[in-house]
Amino acid sequence: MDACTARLVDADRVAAVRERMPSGEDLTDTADVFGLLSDPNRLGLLVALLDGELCVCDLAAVSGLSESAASHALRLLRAHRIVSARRAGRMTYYRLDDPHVRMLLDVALAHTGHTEALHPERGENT
Amino acid sequence: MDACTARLVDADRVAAVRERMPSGEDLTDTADVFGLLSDPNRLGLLVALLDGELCVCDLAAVSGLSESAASHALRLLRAHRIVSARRAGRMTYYRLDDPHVRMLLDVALAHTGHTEALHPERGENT
DNA sequence: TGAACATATGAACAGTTCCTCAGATAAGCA
DNA sequence: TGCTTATCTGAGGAACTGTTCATATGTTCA
Repeated sequence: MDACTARLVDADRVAAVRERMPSGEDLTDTADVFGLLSDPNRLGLLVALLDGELCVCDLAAVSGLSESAASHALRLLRAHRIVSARRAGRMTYYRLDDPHVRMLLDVALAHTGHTEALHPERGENT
Repeated sequence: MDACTARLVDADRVAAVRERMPSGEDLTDTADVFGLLSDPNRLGLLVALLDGELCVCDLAAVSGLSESAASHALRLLRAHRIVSARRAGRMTYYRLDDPHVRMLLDVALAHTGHTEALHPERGENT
């Protein structure tokens, strides 16, 4: 674990970078948010919600998930306050409720199609 | 799997959302990128690289990882063209080499400290 | 009230992730 | 050449993830 602790090459840069690094907690929080966006199904649900609220049933249909899977995913997103739920009769309408995540989605989606460089293992897409 | 396939509530909205949804492949690619940012250690490495290149040894020191763990993480990031490596003697200098990811990091980090709402399970941070 | 419906939940299992450990490679130097 | 250093790599295992299946909750309507 400490094989390198004392073996700094550019000690000044290391110190400077250490200064400006977010706390471990901030890093964990941020990684956590990215983690919630890192599942294609969950991501699909969120993208579907960019326009406005939808019920579980329609969300499942749009994203190709089973209703159970959609419900589980939405539960997780709701636990992290990324979506919020509104009950209307026997249905529950979910909505994207986090401007921060919306911004990340916007940035990410603005670049779909330009991402080929990131995925050299594929290339069939002229 | 098809319990809801025919049970659409707002068929028009569903059709509209389906239209504007990215392809499954684009969703997978985007989720993949988020996935690479979803590990606190990997995220720390990338944040450390925002300033410029660093060798494995210094990266390990800054992020608190073993050199082996850092190398594994960097290998993964390099395989996805998020970082690139430059060999100088026996050292390897890594640099953040993906403007798209840099942008995501900027957006995400700009909001650290405002993310409390996302993580209601913690609250010690006045 | 009871049947049908929309959603939520828990358990369990398969697949994945990320670490450590041990050893391999490769470069610099006496 | 052989020793040291910096990084890489593969194997193995513990922990986590996301799905499905079965069932529970709660709402509407006859």
